[in-house]
Amino acid sequence: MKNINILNILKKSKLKATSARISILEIFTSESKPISVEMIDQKLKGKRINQVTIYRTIESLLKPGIIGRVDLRQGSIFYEFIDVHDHHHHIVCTNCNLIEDFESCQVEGVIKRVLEKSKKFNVVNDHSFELFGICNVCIKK
Amino acid sequence: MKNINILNILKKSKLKATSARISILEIFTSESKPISVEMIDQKLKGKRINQVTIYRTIESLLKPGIIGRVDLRQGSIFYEFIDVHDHHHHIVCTNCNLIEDFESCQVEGVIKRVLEKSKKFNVVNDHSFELFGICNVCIKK
DNA sequence: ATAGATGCAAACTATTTGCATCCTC
DNA sequence: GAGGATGCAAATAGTTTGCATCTAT
Repeated sequence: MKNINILNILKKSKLKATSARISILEIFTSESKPISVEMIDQKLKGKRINQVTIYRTIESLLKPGIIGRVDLRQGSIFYEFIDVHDHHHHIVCTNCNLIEDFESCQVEGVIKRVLEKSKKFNVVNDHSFELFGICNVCIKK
Repeated sequence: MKNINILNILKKSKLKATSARISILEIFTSESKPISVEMIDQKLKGKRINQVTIYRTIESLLKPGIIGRVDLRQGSIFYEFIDVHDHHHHIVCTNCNLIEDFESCQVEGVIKRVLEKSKKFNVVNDHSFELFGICNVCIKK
């Protein structure tokens, strides 16, 4: 079931359904949080997939927008499967790295208004929007 | 004039007014765009300030919120002097790296609403919000 | 058959750390 | 004088590239 989806996704973007790519995309679709290259590497343990392949696969999935890039300010960059029906952003605890999602439909409105005012831009393809704070557990300490 | 300001800023945050720190903070206050370590290094040419010092100075300025961190998805991280009276974000051309500022007072409202809904967070100290698109010059090509 | 995908090794870039010395406060 | 700040060298982390080989279409 999930497998069929994955093959369709790759087909739509004209990406070859190689076993490495399928494995990596499976990880993305089964994961509900943003993940890093290192985390993917660990989840692939036993599948002998080179780290370079992970980087290249991520690039191939980023280009058609199958996954998106997230900067959570944690050293390495994170990536996340993009579900059109679940557009969200993240709030991150800068102490323990807890991540919580939040929805924000307002962003679309902001982008529209920014483009109306801007003299240099008429096209926006992507955006970052993350909040950084202290979670309720850490704040007690 | 500008120098007096800088010394005050450092004093308020209890940072020693060393010549390296003054030089670097001068660059930040005279710069209107986010800059990277490499760019600071170039602007310091002739002053024999070690790159490690730049990293450590940035950290010391980040902590009290004198400068802020910006991820423009350009390899290295950018930093920017924080002017309380000019809160803004950036729209970046993913083709030529042109940066334009935009104001967005709405962000405060979004944060407030997110915190009201969140069960895990009550405190937000910082946020990222950048737009990525294609500028009007690049789009014609 | 062929263009794209992968593995391996190596290069590169960004950033951090340890330690001795120096300089503000 | 004391503790923070700096320089230098070296280590570490993250990511990219070249090239030969492999594989999905």
